This record gives sequence, structure tokens and C-alpha cells, in this order.
Amino acid sequence: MGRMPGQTTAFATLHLDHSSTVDRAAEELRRAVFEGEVESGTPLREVALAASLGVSRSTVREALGVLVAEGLATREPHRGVSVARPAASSVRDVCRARLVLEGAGVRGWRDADPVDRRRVREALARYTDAVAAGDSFRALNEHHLAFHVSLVALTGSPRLVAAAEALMTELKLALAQVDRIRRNTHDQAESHTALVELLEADDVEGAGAFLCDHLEDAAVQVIGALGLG
Amino acid sequence: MGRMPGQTTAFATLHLDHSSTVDRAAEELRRAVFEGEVESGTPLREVALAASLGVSRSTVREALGVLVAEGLATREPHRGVSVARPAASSVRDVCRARLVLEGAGVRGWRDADPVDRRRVREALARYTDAVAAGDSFRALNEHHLAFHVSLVALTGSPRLVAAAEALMTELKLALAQVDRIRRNTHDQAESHTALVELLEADDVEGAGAFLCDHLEDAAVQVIGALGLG
DNA sequence: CTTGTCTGATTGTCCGACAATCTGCGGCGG
DNA sequence: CCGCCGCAGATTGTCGGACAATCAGACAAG
Repeated sequence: MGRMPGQTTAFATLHLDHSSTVDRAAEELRRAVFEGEVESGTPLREVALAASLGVSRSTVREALGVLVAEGLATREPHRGVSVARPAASSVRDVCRARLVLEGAGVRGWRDADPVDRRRVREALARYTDAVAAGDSFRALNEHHLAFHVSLVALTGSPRLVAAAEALMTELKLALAQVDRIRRNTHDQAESHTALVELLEADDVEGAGAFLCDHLEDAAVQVIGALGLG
Repeated sequence: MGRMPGQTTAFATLHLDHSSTVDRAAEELRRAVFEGEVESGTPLREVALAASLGVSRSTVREALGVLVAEGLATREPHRGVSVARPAASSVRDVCRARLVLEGAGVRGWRDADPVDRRRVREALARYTDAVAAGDSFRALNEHHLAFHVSLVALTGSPRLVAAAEALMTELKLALAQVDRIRRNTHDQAESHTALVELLEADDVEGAGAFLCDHLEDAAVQVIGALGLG
């Protein structure tokens, strides 16, 4: 598509046509990983993927590079790319890093842009609504992590938000492996409401401590669910 | 290793044993950017670089992808990759993000691994020594930023350190453009010594405030030197 | 059971090709 | 004279094939 020479009218296709073949391939690979279609540690063969996705090996290779950069896969020289396998240490590190980033957001609650504060409330609402509506674990995780990212956004720093999103991506990889095992996302929803209530009461200190416990707990839960003691 | 056909390279090729051609190409591009051989905004043409580096276009393309991922360059669809141009807003954001990361390290001074504390002292020593020895700007910047990264390492989180290094890379890009203009790196060295002394005295609060001022000042100075008001 | 070698599979890199797209220039009409 | 149109060159995005280097497993030898 994309011809029609005589047309000079600007079409709406400009917005989503922004997708290149590499982007689509990378997105498909991400989906396959999060959907659990490929297990952790599975090697991603270039030729096989090229055939399966109907694109050239060069394109697959570039898409794999994106996955590796996102931390969803690892590349070993001359041994190719395989789906990253979450280690207990990396889960702990992700949560420690999250504590720093989200803690910074929480501490900045008072001075934060009102718009960002509103976004936190909205993210919480979407999360609790999704829980009440009994959405899929995938959707719940998505809303849950989006809420935590919205906390980082309180800092007003795009780069910290980007860093937080990278951490969440890594976490989603880990969660993709234990999705069906755990369902206590419910309690977490209430826990998050409590966190925001502390913030609304300007109890930044308390909210910080709450967050610290919450993340500590999250790390333990995930590691336990992964069976990595 | 792979073959390297006749090349028009203007400089000696670096052989690091277990490094791929892509890595070497990316490293060469980084060097060219930091060395100021290419100005900000300069388009990086794939065929020209392939010829200049003596590698294939595929390899150049992959190396450019690395540069883009590092934030040293930007890619616009169908318009290619060009050296990123630092904006005032991005410099401010980098410094705000640094404050969060380095602040977390400073606050964790007491609980930090003694090895990491020692590394901070060593990084400071290397920096001040380099200043005393009258090293080049490039070397001073390198030591200076390494010191700040060592503060982040106090958190013990590899991911936060990686994030900090990414921020420093972006900052180096900005500094590469105003290198010769600034000379007050000296005062900064003393300032850093004072910071560590506060830490040694367990005055974490004071050190944090000190760091906050330091980073605020750094942002202003860099933006001013860039002439971006 | 250990060790060395062979063979097939896979990656890293190169080359050439082509359509789609961008950019700058010159012509045409107003 | 100015602005719009389209053309030609340059550049990217993607493809397909090729080959050496390297890795993994089987297999034979000690």
C-alpha cells in the first residue's frame, strides 16, 4: 500500500503507518514472549524466525537486537539470541531499582505537577476497575505496572520514566512465566489504594515506607513463584 | 575472524580479541562523536561510513542502531541517523534524573558495601589526581563522571548503575560540544572532595543537599555553555 | 571412560539488488 | 515575479544469497 499517485490529500494512515517491518517483527516477538509461546531460555534461531515471520534474516536480526536491548533476550557470541531467563538476583535488583525510582516519585508528591498526580489516581482507578471486572492476568499486570510507572512520572523526568518502563518490561518477562500460578493481584489492588490514600493525606513518609514493603514483598513473591528460592 | 577487504580507513584499526566487527564500528563512531569530529546534527550516511570504516553497510547499520539505542544519535524514518543534538530540556532532565540516582547512592552511604565506599574514594582520588596532573578535558570529564557513577554504585544495583552510565553518555555528548570553552573543572574537584568528606562524617543529609546544588549548577553551566539559554 | 575428530547447524559479515521515500532543482502556469 | 508540479539523484528499508568462523553433538580411537 502507499501509492495512489494523484492524491494530494493528507490521510490518516500517517499515524499508524509509522510501523516499519522491523518494528512489527519485534512486536511479534515481544508478544510471543509475553504470551508464553516461547519458554525462558529458548533459542531464537534467525532462519527459522525469518521463515516463520515471512521476513528476511537481516530484519529478524535487527528485531532480535531490539529485544536484546530491551532485556527480553540475551545474546551470546556465536551462539545466538535466546529468551532471557529471570534470575532471583535480577528480580531483586529490579525491585531495588524500582524502589529508588518510585520512591523518588512518591517523595515528590507534594511538589509534583497536578496533572501527574491526577494521572496516578486515574491509573489506580483503571487498575482497580480491571480487578473488579475480572480481567485477564495479562491485563491486570499491565494496569498494575502502569500504576507504578505513573508514580515515577511524579518526578516529571522522562528519562526516569523510560528507565522504569525498561524495568517493568523485564518484570513482565518474569511474570509471563508464572501467570497462571498466582492470582492474589486482588489484595495488591487494595494495597495500592491504601498507598494513594496515604499520599492524598500528604503522608509522604508513610507512603514511602509502604512502598518499600510492597516492593520487598513483590520480589519475594515473584522469586517464590519462579521457584528460585 | 572475518576478512577485512581493502579499506580507506584513515586510522589504525583497533584489535580487541573477542570483539565483533559491529562493536568496533560502534566504538569508532562513539569516539568520532566524543572527539568532536562530527558536529551535532550531522547526518551519518550508511554507505559513506561503510566505505570509511571498511565494513559492509549491514554492519554499519547495526552499529548505528547501537548508537541510537545509547541516545548518541537519533533516527528518523527514511531520513537516516544523525548525531543527536542536546536540548536544554534534555540536559535539565538528565541532571534531574542523576539527582535521583546519585541521591539514592548518597543516602545509602552508611548501609553500602564497604567495597563500594572504597570505590568512591578511589574514583575521587583518580579525578583529583588527573586535575592536578593537568590532564585533557576528555580525561577529566571521564574521571569526573566516573566518580558520579560510583556514587550510584553505592545502591548496589547494577541496573541503576547502567541507567546512570546511559545518562553520563548523553551528558558526554553535550560536553563534547563545549569542551574547550570550560575550564572550571578545578573548582568541581574541590567540591567533590567536600562531598566525600561530608559522607565520611556520616552527614548524609548535608551530602544530599550538596549534591542537589552541584547538579543544579552543572545543568545551568552546561546549558549556558551550549548557548541554549 | 576420556579424548580427539568429523559433520552439520548457526552465526557474523559481506555483497548486490530493488522499491519506497526524501531532497533539491528546474520548468510551467498564474 | 512567485508558487506549484514533477523529475532525477540520493538515501534508506528490505530482501536474497553467499561464505568463513564457530559451536554442538555424534562418533571413532585410545
